Amino acid sequence: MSIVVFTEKNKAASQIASILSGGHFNRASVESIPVYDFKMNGKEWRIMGLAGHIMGYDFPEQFNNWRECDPAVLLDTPPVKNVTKKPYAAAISLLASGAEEVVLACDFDREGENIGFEAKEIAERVASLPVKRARFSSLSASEIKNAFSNLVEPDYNMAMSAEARQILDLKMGAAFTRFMTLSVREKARTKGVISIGPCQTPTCGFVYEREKLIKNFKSKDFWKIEALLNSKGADFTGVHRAGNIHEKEKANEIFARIKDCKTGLVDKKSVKEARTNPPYPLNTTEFLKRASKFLGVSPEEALETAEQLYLSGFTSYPRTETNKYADDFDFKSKLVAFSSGIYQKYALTILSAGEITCRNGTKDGHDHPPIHPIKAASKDDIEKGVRMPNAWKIYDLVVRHFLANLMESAIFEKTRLEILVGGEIFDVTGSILTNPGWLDVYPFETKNDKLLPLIEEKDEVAVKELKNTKSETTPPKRLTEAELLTLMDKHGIGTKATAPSHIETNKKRGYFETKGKTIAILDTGFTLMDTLDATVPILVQPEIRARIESLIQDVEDGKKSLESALSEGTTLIKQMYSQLTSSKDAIAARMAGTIVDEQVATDKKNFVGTCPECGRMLHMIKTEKGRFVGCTGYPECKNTYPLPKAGVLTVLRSQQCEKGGVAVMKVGNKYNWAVGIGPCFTCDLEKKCFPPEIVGPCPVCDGSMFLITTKDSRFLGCTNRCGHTQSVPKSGRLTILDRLCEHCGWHILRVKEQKQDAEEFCANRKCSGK
DNA sequence: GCAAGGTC
Repeated sequence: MSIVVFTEKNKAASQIASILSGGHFNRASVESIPVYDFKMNGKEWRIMGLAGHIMGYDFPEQFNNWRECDPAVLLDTPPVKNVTKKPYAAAISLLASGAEEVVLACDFDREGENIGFEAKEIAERVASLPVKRARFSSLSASEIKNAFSNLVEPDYNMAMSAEARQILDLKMGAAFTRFMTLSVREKARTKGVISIGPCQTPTCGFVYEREKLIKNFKSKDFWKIEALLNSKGADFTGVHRAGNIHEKEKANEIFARIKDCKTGLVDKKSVKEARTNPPYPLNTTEFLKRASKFLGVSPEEALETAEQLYLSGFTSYPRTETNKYADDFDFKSKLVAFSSGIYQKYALTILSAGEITCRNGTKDGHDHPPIHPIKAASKDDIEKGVRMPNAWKIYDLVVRHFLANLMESAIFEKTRLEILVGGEIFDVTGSILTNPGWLDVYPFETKNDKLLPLIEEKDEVAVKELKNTKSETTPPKRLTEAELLTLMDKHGIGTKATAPSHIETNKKRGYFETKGKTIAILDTGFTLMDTLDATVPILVQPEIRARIESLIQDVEDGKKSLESALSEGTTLIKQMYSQLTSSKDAIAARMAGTIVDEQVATDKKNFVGTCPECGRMLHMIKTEKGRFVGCTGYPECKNTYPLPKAGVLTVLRSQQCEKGGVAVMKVGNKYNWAVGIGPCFTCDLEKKCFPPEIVGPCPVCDGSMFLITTKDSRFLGCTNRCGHTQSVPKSGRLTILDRLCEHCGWHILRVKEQKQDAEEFCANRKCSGK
């Protein structure tokens, strides 16, 4: 008879076997699953790793046909639990039948307790035997030994709280998803699924809320008074103390008082030292945010890459909440490993400083240490070991973060000047990085110097120019994936390991997409959120997760039984469900309009926009007589719009017509056409919608030079049509950069010829810098 | 075919 131990995963099983046996154990195989055997205190021990959950809930067979089952019925149907990983169940039965005792040694959290109970349930089917629990927060030798010499009772409440989560999530997800999918299919031909869930929906909700802010944003004018100052031959800029001034009269009044001033007086000067501390050690959430922000790698891909790096032994386990190192963490041997190769400089800096100090965070999930490198590797090693496109970049981030955490703070010297110009205060700031510290190893966060000439109080400075410039407030920016992860983390949506998958689900469903690092909501997602927001608002908000969380917390705390939590949760879901279904027709019609009809989807080029009459898709129709825009809902919807007779038509999907045209198209290379309105050149808003791409001031008149592209040529012309032109390179892809030439102030051009490196130069052929 | 949570 033996003592049988189940852990959450194989890695933990082998680790624990090694610790308890002092390294003297045998690796056996039961149903082709690794089992670690050894003897301790005269007893046989057998340790096996599970693979996370090995059981899962589903509805009974007869409820699985969507068409034949009213989704509402699911709310009153208890799901059943089945084994999803048969070999593990078989191995558990075999081990249990020869056991005198079972010890559950899964991770010390809700899901871990639940996974342990899955093994317990299977074991108890074949044998009646005592089941104990080993609780440990890390796989360190002392904790493991301590846990196994102080076994406790399994925590039934904790396991049942995870049970409640599983059942409520499934009921809600299945009922809502089926309802929405089936309702929409009555109105639009689609095989796609419109899914709703307690994590994915509020995740999309964050993106939707931001989109609304952007859509409803009304820009306001403001004025800013700036002074171009000069001292000892160096220019610098001061900003009037009033900052952004929202009343035009006030700005004009101030400006009138000072506009002829030629000198200013340094009234106050202060120099302060500012420190920027190194980042905390990496936990999963922080890692995913940084991979997205610094490397542009999606959370999903970053987690998968980190998993591969971990399995190949380059970095530590990537799923952890902890951002502090244990007291006995061995920094030294790792630093020694990095003291040759490309990180040498930094490793030696840390080692030579004497005592190694890390800057610890405050989160401790009692699970795994922060993500850190396990061994030093070259780019070549990584690329050979892990065949994923961003493996090296991710490894490099982990190493640099690890080193940065152990380095000194960065120190800046910040100078503030108050300069009086005509009695008005102008603020000037400058900063110099005096000691880069950790920033040296961390190129992802660049902090540029802002240099000032050496000036003292009571010095006089020259005023070269005073400007009173009008600007507009800009709408909020789209969320980045990093910001979305922050919001999810803050509101408890998903866990460290599942957050990327909820983002991925939303992308897969066509609710939003990523454009570079930012997230843009798509029609289907926006309409779904808008509909839910109007019918079941709680669903779009993080509150839905919080409600379920509080129910299951009560189960864990023993304040509620599993049964009463399930019944309360089901009541909540039923309320939401009836709110949703009460306006079924309206919802389905709105949603159907956003579904790209499969016929249209195969012919994406012809898809124009949404029909304002019925909400379905508009598409281009070509007949022998000509071409026009029609509705895919024809003959039910007879809405049409004319199109110009000649020219290649391209839908400008990024452009919106300010006057309510359904879409904007480019006609050949000639002009733009707003569908439902007509050619854009007849519209007084043309310049606003298609502002010329200005590269600099016209050297002849007071106009501006802008890029003119025709069918067979391109050149710079003047917005005043004064006749002045300049040439630009005729071939290659041309981009006007935001950066300005330091000699003449025109924009820099980038030209990229095929198979050649891009070249950058000043747009001004007559620039003094050449 | 539906959710979210483990891990491979």
